[in-house]
Amino acid sequence: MKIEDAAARLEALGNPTRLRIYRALVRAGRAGMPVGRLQGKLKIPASTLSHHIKTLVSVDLVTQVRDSTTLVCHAQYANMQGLVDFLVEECCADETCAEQQ
Amino acid sequence: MKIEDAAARLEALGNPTRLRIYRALVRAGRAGMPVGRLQGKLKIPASTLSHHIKTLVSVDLVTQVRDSTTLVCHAQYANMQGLVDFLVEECCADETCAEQQ
DNA sequence: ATTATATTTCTAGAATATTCGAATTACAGA
DNA sequence: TCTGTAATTCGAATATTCTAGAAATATAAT
Repeated sequence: MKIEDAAARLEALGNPTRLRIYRALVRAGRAGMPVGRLQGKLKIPASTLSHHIKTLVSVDLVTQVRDSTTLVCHAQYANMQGLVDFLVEECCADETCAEQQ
Repeated sequence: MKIEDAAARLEALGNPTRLRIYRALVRAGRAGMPVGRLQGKLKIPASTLSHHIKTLVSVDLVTQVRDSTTLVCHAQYANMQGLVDFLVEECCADETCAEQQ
């Protein structure tokens, strides 16, 4: 992963509301969660929520699939895993990494 | 870790320049790296660099120790580890986590 | 066609972030 | 104490983000 892409994903997650959205979607599992249910859960205006979801979608951390009138959001686990891998490998949390590089 | 703290750290890392700064400090290892050497490496004005370092310090991802006239910056591995742990546990990258919660 | 529900896009104000030159502070050596 | 090096803080311009109401779009049921 390029450092700019990692930064973009970190920035997307670096907002308390968006981090809550993402966490809720992870907890929703494979089934995902409709925008409307996210709104009920997080108690934020629809337009604000839509704006934040768009940010998460733009960095591929979330995808949306329409089911008639509702849009179901899904966490993109693989891309989150890629981000975590980047942090561990490039900015690694383990103190010993300095010697490895 | 509280979700707000995690978001604050993610936000701090969610800027390409700051992510580069943090990565350089990780690679510098236990010895850390003076602000001046970071400036030479990243080629950004001193005031801009200082501003970004301050942001990283404010969320405890970096600490600074003065060595006479130079300020040596150190990556705070443990806190990065805490952030990664949060992502894995709360927003976990593993698809199977949904069933666990 | 009309109505209802779900969600997005438009719009705009307020708040915050980014950038960097200039001035300032911190420290040590002569 | 004067000088030089290191780094921060100040100040101000520019850009971006956040928020949310209002209007618009999408879909399906009647």
